[in-house]
Amino acid sequence: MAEEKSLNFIEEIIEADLANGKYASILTRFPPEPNGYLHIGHAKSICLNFGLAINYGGKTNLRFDDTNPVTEDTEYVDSIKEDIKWLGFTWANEFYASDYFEQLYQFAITLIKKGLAYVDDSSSEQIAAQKGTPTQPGIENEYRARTIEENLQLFADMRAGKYKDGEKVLRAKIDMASPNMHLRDPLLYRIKHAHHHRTGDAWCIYPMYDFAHGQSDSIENITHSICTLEFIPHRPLYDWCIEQLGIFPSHQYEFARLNLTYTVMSKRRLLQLVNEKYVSGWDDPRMPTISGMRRRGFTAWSIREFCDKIGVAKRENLIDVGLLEFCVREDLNKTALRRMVVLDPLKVVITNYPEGQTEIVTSENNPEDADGGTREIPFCRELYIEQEDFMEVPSKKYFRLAPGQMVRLKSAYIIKCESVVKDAAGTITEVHCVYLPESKSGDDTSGIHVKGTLHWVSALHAVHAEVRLYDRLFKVENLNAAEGDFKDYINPDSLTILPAAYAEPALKAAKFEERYQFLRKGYFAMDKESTPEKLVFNRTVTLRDNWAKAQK
RNA sequence: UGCCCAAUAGUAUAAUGGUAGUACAACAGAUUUUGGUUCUGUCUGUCUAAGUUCGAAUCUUGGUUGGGCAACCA
Repeated sequence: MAEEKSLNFIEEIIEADLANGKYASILTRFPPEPNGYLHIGHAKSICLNFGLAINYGGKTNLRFDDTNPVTEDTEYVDSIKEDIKWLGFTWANEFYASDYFEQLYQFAITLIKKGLAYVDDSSSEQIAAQKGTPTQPGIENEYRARTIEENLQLFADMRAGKYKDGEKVLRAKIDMASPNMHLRDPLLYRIKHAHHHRTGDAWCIYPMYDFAHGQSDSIENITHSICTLEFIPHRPLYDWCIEQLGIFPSHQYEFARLNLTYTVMSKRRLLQLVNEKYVSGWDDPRMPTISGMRRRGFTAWSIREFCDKIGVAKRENLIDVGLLEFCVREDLNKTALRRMVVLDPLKVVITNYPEGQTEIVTSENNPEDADGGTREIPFCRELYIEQEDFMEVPSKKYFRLAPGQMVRLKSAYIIKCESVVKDAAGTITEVHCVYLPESKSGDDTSGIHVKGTLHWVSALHAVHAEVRLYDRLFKVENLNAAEGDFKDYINPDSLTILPAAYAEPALKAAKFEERYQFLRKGYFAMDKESTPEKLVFNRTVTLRDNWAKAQK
């Protein structure tokens, strides 16, 4: 069977480069700035960069773009490395732009000597004003005419710490009238008397992104430098620096960043959610961060699969979060252990079952996995079922429990509702049923077929657990198109804590790395706050629910 | 009143001058001791106008629409 290979535009470029001998092998890089945690948008870039290298027999470097000491921190370095590893990727080298500071400084001197860079004493306001606007050309100032010798001396003095922050900058001398704003004498170096997370106080001048990124790519011999669309206008500058410096010609290619419905994807906004306590931290299970999703119970496979399914192109996109949910369900359906947990309990008394008697029923760990084995579940006279699985006055097509109606208790017996018990307020407190002894699972001679099967937990043996349910963090699909402050759209019901759900005893042995399907309620993972005394589970995602959908 | 990028179904993404396909979503049905899973089927699309061509989603030009470009951020 001939395989259909359809390539994205970057794969096409790489195949062409490899086919015509431009490169013998490829080298990509993932270049995060260590000033925040990685999110699902970064996962797209990670899967792309590492995936390309894997598919075409190349390598990928991890390079921290740490050129702005005031916002960067080793806490972020550590989390980024952990997230990439967890996603399942291995970098060839761990590099830092700060490793290249001396080299970059020499590159700057090269430009000065070629008359292509100058020290400017203007303030940031003056520089901005002199830049003009997209529709009006900028103007050249007096510092632009400085001699090479003077620039060399001034730049050395900048490095030596003779000036205060903002007093001077080094700029490229390109074209103040360029229709591309980035070519209007862009800043190369600025003075920052700040402590750097790796170089400490060795430097008081730091290169700007445009004078660090492309050169770092070149130093590492990166063949394909892949970034997002907003860097398209930087490409002429990227190429200009490499050409003027005469160094290895890395090439930049741009793809459209990921946008997801009902969430935000900028580090600035995510940081705000953390700092202003809208969420409990970067790894809050509602966050679209890798660490948040991991805590929520997402699997690395599901994230990789998602990134594969969304594709890579140059058009702005807004991906339905439903696709992410599909991917995680697809994985968890095959791997999650089935367990029964009643989230919103209603007591059921089996009036014809002997008091004090307990029997053990067995149930498969995973019907999708023939080798998954079984577990034992205690059954007795008093049980809990979900409130929503009983209706005193059933609606049409409701085939759960109702007076006179029969249902199967999963892996146990068929029961029939005989009566209800109510308190003074008229609220149902107990449902009384009879069971059919000949209907036991695996040994059913009753000949009765019921449409509904319910999950249940023995009241005598139930284990208490806290269950945390999550909904989307925002109420609107497209936060980028929403007017005003994005925080106005936060969903107040994004977290529901059920402090006292009833779980079957097997869950006492729950493990962090295992995933569970609480029958009919969704997929769950144990939270990091869980203890043997107090189990805590996060709902990763609900099951598909055609019944609930039909009710709307 | 500049420059750059993009436009295929509800959402994404293929088709690289020759049958518009796939996934998710939606809808209908079958199976089911999870209203889950699985299976089957259905619906919906080339922004627009002109041109090139035997033939255009694809090439050209104009238009329209969306996005980006001025931080001592990356």
